[in-house]
Amino acid sequence: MGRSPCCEKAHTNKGAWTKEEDERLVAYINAHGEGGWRSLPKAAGLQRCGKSCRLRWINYLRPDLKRGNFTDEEDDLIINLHHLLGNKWSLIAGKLPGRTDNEIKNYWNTHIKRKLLARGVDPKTHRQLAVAAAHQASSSHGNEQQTVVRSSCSPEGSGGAAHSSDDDDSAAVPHGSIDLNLSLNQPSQQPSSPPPSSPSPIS
DNA sequence: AATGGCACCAACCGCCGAGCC
DNA sequence: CGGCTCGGCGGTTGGTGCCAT
Repeated sequence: MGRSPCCEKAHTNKGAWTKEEDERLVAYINAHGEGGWRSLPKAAGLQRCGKSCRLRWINYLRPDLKRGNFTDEEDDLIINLHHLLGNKWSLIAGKLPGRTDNEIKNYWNTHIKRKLLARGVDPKTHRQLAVAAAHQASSSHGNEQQTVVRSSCSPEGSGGAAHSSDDDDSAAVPHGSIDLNLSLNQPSQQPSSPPPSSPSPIS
């Protein structure tokens, strides 16, 4: 509320980025590296909010972005990770090299949700919808078996939706011990392709 | 051929936590 | 130790394009 806006609202562009704005942003970051988002727009000569610049860079302009269709492998990985982590899109994105949290979030909301529903799986709880409904109807006890449906691969074994509003937390995964060895081709974060949260591609 | 509805992607908003002064 | 600033995250909205009727 009393929070100051991230930048002066006046004289800042909003909406879609123009090619010229993109070029300015990329040029500036190539020259100075990431960071200092608040002062970046002014320094780069952009009429944009710093947050907007950061978002544009991270979600669209970064050179290591993959973009394009998600593979079935990525699909499954996202489903599994979501099962473990809930809506922690940034964490999920960290396991998918070249993907951004925003992209994954969108993909989840458009494709995967639908896919799971088609399978009769509740995308929130990863349980069979029938069971979920029963759970809702008779929410007296929370000890029905964890009918957790996982897609083809199921590396984790320990069940329990990480985020579970209507879930009994007793069986929830202890976040601290989640084994996040799930990943596509990065056994453990190879330096060759830094995770999205890496400090800066240039320095 | 035109209109309406649906799906998808990009971007914005507000909140929270970490770090610094 | 407390307050302030900045960066980051998740949720939500708006705009555009495609498909069906």
